[in-house]
Amino acid sequence: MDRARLIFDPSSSRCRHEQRMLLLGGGGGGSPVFGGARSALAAAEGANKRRPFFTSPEELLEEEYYYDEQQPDKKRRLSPEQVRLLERSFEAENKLEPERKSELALKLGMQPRQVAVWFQNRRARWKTKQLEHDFDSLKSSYGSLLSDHDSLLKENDRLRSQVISLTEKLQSRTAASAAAAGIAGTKSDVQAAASVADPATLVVQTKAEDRLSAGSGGSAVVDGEAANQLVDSSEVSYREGCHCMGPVDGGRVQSEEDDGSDEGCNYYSDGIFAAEHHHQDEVDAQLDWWVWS
DNA sequence: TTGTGTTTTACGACCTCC
DNA sequence: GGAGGTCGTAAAACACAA
Repeated sequence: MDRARLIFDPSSSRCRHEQRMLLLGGGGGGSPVFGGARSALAAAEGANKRRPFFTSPEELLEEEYYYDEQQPDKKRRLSPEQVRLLERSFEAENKLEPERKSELALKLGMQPRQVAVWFQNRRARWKTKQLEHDFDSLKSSYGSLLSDHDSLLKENDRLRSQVISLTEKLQSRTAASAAAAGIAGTKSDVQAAASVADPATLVVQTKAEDRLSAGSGGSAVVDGEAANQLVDSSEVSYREGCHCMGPVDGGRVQSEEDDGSDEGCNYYSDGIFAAEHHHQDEVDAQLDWWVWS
């Protein structure tokens, strides 16, 4: 809304248009035209209506001289050559220092004000284009993120079902070894075999063995209580290792903050899977040793 | 030719910086 | 406070389909 124009809005639309040409210096939008309409209406409207923008008499004279050379009553576009030069200048620097403005105006036969306005409008157009471009690139990166997310979900499902099948395998081997121990084994054999039921325990035991074989700190003999503590604390760390992991429930790992949605980290973390893969062979070897030795 | 949508030129109001 | 910026807008110029 052009507020200033409302102030001077006359009764008829024609008068409004012509008065606008008079007040703002041209045929529509204050374009650089000072022509017949101006002089004719200046007499009709009186001298009390002054152009608000150009105040100095020198400027007015200069402008009138310039505009006398233009067609009087039309808002005219810049010539292709003018636009070309302006574009080139804009590419070099999209802000306009006063020196450059005067220089360009002189070179192009335009008013400095016109050059400034052209740059303002050009910046606005550039900004609009930039916004469109940014929107497009954000949209495409959102698309690729979405497909990444989908493939990660699929991979997650695959790994989860792998965990479930391995757990089942482990449990069946445990049952077999328990049965064998009930017939010929000792109580400690049964306990050892039973402890295999929990994969976390296996991981911990593997770690304990690593420590023992490496001789890194502690006694070479681990008594029962110490072993239990090791198992307990390690189980805690196993389950809390991933900050977003909760207790295992039927293959699904539930976070304390799990709201049932797929948002956030509700599944095994990469770290857990990495640890499991790392120890998988050792676990299998131990399993074989406990069950079949 | 005419109606309609888009682009270009220009402005006033307001904001920020020096 | 002035200069120069952005923002929102008007209106002419232009493009194009019906």
